[in-house]
Amino acid sequence: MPELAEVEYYRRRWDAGLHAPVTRVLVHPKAGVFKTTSHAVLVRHLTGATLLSSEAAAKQMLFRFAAADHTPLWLGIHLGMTGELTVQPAAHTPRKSDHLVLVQPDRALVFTDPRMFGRVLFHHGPDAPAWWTSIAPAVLSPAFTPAAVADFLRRRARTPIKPVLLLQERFPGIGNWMADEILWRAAIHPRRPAGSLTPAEIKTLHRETRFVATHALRIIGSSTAATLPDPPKTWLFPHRWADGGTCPKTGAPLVREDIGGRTTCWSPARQTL
DNA sequence: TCCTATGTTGTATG
DNA sequence: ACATACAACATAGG
Repeated sequence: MPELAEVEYYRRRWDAGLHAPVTRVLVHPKAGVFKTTSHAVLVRHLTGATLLSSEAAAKQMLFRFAAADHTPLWLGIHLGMTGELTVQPAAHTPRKSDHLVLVQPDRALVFTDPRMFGRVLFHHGPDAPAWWTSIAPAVLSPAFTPAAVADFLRRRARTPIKPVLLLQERFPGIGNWMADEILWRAAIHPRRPAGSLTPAEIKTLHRETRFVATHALRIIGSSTAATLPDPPKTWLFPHRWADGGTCPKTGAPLVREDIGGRTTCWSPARQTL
């Protein structure tokens, strides 16, 4: 489920464990989410460590810990397609899809991911690891300019705009539903070759990317609700999944097709080739 | 049974 | 080297 705003929503759940020590670390015996991380190293370093702070960038999360000997520890989590962070009672027994459980005196911080497309990354030492520092500048940062978008689209000129919006090197945090939402608001057909967008359309695309990111973070990312909130009915989001959905701007039927390997939803009444 | 799923990466080809 | 397209990863739910 997780794109930019959902990642932020899940990150904040683990705020419950800030400033508390980790008394036990449970890792799934054959979890595929520890792709480049050794279970033993993770358990050895995190046991006895204290959670200091966390941040989200794009679709990644960083949890900073201090080891018992004060060594800075960096725990990275990517939720993949089906990952979630939850908070459970301290006595929590790991379920089938619970890959990492950080037990604290009053709770357990759990990373669960049935489909195992997620990732756990780990680093110890004073300097931030490359997997964190090399994330592209956020779409809400000053570095995300119309000119930067124009450059990027020029290099991907023959590719349909939809899959281009999913490329994390320029649109960090944008995923399938946000990409469709942006194109729908910008009134751009998802099959338009990236190189065919006019300067005015690129400006609009840039503006709507920021709009969707800003409001998704406000509605979803800032929420403390027990379940993930949905964007309002005035957005494409609530109408895009089921057959027979209609465009909230025009009332016309929506269309769904595979573009670049992902199901894409658009409103033919607003978005034409 | 078959199809779908809010993601990324490796590989083949141009 | 770069751009492009697509299979593969693994599982649950309709």
